[in-house]
Amino acid sequence: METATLTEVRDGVKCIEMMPAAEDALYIIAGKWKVRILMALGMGDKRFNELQRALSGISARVLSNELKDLELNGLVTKQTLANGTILYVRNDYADSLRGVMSELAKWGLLHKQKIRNREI
Amino acid sequence: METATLTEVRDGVKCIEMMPAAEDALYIIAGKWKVRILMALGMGDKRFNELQRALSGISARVLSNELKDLELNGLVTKQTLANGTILYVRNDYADSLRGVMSELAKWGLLHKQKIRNREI
DNA sequence: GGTTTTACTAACCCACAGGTTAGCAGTAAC
DNA sequence: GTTACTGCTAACCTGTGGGTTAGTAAAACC
Repeated sequence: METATLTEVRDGVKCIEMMPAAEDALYIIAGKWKVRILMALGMGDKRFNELQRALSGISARVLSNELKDLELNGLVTKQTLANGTILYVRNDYADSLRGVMSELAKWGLLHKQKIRNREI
Repeated sequence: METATLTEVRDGVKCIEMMPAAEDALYIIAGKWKVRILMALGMGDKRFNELQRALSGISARVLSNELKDLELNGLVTKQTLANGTILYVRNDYADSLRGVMSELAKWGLLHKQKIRNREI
């Protein structure tokens, strides 16, 4: 795959190609819980109720829905162990989001600092 | 500012610090139009109606709201020229989102390819 | 002087993300 | 045998992101 360089981001042609791709990516990880779930699972595979406790505030219904979405998009794998225990596992594909997450986090920190310094 | 390295993303401690930051960032650029507007402005400063035509499908009301959000968050600057023309300008701070946009676009392309290849 | 364009705002509507509460079949603990 | 936990789903509610239509004051065009 071709990778876009930073300078190309302001370049018109590349820009037009990138727009829908960036939107697609956003569409998949946007929402109140997606990132939190991936991050929680990044710290170890978890059972449904473990996950619910880790993400204080999420309801069973919503967690169930979000997990289904993430599974559909291939970011989370549902494993049923021999003893019947169900595990939600953050898989390799979710790891491919590292770059995105790291950039988001970096920018988020920058932004918070800007606000703290009353630059906005 | 400290920058998080990729390997740190799966590391528990860093992970916890990064979670809210990534969410903050997402919160600001999520939504149907934010990215499109920034990209459109990235290709040159624009007047209100120019922008509306460039983003086919957006209503005046929504565009007005989105621009206010972006202005509030410091990503877009509203300039009134001497002759009264109003220009919306993508500023330096919006450029600091380059890394995020580029990673999003890269991952979006990867994801589309995965779907095209029926890997999901 | 009439029409068109600019830069919006007001009033209203609706789908849906997300929340609340309740319940339920299966398993484990005591 | 009953209590508690697991892994959900059903029914229902609400807020809001976003859409539609209409209108308006001011400037620009013809």
